[in-house]
Amino acid sequence: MGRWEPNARGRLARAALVLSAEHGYESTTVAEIAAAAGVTERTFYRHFTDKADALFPDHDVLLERLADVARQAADDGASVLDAALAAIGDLATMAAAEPERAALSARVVPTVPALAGRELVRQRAIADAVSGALTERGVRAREARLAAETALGVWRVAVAEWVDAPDGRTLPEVVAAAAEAVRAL
Amino acid sequence: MGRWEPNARGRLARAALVLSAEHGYESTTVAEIAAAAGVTERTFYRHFTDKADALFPDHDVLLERLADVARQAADDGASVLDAALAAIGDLATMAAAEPERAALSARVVPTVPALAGRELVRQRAIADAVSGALTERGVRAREARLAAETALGVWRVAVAEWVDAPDGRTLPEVVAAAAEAVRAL
DNA sequence: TCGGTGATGTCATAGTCTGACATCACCGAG
DNA sequence: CTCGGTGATGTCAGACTATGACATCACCGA
Repeated sequence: MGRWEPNARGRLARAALVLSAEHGYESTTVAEIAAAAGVTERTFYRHFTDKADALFPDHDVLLERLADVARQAADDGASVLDAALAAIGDLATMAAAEPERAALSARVVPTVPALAGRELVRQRAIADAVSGALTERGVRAREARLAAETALGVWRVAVAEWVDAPDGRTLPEVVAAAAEAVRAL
Repeated sequence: MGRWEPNARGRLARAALVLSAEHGYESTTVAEIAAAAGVTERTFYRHFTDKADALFPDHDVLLERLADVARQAADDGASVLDAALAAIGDLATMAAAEPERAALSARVVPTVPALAGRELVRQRAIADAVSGALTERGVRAREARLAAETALGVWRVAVAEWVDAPDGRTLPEVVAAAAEAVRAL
């Protein structure tokens, strides 16, 4: 056992989300989050660039992973659109691994302008990562961007459906259905 | 002549943009902006909700105006897409009325994540306002949203072209050309 | 055994944003 | 003409965010 409890970062991210869902993002202070995680405020800022960052953890790792999935799909002979959709499917899989987190996040983020803005920036980063990966595999830039944008549209639609009508379907299922609908266009 | 110089709000917005373009958004303080405008820091916060707000002034007025344009175009018998494009054309016209501001803004905003996020939120608000206006005129929700999104896509493409290649064309001209290209699809 | 390393704590401080209260030119009622 | 209301601003205090500088100390390899 180390000098401190391990995984301070994970505890901080979780505390940030739980407290934000409970009392609202803006009225929970970084000091409270840090205290809930058993560390100092200063330590919070060693793990996250700012308060909002704690609600969007592992940004860079995520982008690299999605790019990998898109590249792999492209190598496996998937169409451009299907490769982009594969990346979004993987995004759904990751979200499904922490359904509670996904649900809380989907409920908290849209209600706070600062977080909504950050989510949109995140989505653009995902679009850039996926379209960049496809471009590496020889897809023309315009086509790659369109595929990425379309896949992201699928993501937005699916998430909206998933939170509005919790009919028991998992997020990956909803995403798959939405992806099927797009392919049918 | 009043007790204070008139139009403090305008002076603040201008100072915020000029100083941000000069020294960077994050390194210009609200105190500096207020001083440049000849008022107190507290007064700044009476005119704008936060620092970023000063770079996106008159948000609500803008939304109402764009909705009006879309409604008017719809009443004049324009197609759904053309009505949405009319609103975006009006947006370009307003930007062209202050070309210096538009150019500075286009240069500063994308480089600061917080501002980029806010710009994306603003664009979504515009999309909602325009599609809402069209819905009021009997357009089906899905069609209205698609038209608004398409028009906003035209805006993004046109702005990108305009800043990248300052070939002398005005923003409304570039927007008109992009709109024409979309209609041709 | 010992020095380096890495994660954390402590302290200080600039900057953001808000609430509460004070000021005072202007303006309309009488 | 005077007076009280109004609205925009100033002043002050304080909570909160974020960052730099330095201290601490368990762990780990030489």
